[in-house]
Amino acid sequence: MSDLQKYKNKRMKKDPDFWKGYDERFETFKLGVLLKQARVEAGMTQEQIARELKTTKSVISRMENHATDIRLSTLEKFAKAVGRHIEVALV
Amino acid sequence: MSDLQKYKNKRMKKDPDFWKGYDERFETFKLGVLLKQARVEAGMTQEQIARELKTTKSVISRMENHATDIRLSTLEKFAKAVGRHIEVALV
DNA sequence: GTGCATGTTAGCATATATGCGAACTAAATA
DNA sequence: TATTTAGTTCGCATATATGCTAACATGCAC
Repeated sequence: MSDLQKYKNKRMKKDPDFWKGYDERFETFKLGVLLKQARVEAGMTQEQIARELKTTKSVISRMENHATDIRLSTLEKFAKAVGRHIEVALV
Repeated sequence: MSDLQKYKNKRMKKDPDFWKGYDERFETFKLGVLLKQARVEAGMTQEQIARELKTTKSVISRMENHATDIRLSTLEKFAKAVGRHIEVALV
């Protein structure tokens, strides 16, 4: 089962109405899942990431869960913290 | 000569000190050039893009030139206006 | 049971992208 | 010359991401 599927199952359980507007919000949540996945693969906690970004763990949690939008600079900082970098393409 | 090189030459002429902090800002300017390139390739003016994004041409100009940062949602809207979509990857 | 680590969420403050109008270049055109 | 079109730049207003603290949840160890 994919990480995204796992996330959906968990979220569905906690908040059954959550996926009503699924399609519109899919992309942003997909990004949050991507971030979490990258962090876990790097073997880091939210607090460790937060330290790198000079912020707090609550901010990281929000990025991975609630965030509806995000700046490129923030994304890039996060990527650096997990030892990666972002690539943006207009396809 | 690449579009980025053309941009550098033009900018250098107008504002010789501009490239002092080149390295730090390179990525953002590269994005601006990318946006302009996508727009021109779509055969659209800044004003046409602006109409699609429900904003004004000055905003588009700033995105292509001055913008130091940008939101993913804004980037996505721009991409849609030129008939494309964005792809973000953590590499 | 009691801590301890990790993660989530809410409320509010702050920083900054975005929205907008107006004045300005520069080039093309008649 | 004057006009038009595309683009730039400037303040300033507004919207929203981000920063931060505190409280709560959860699992895991002891």
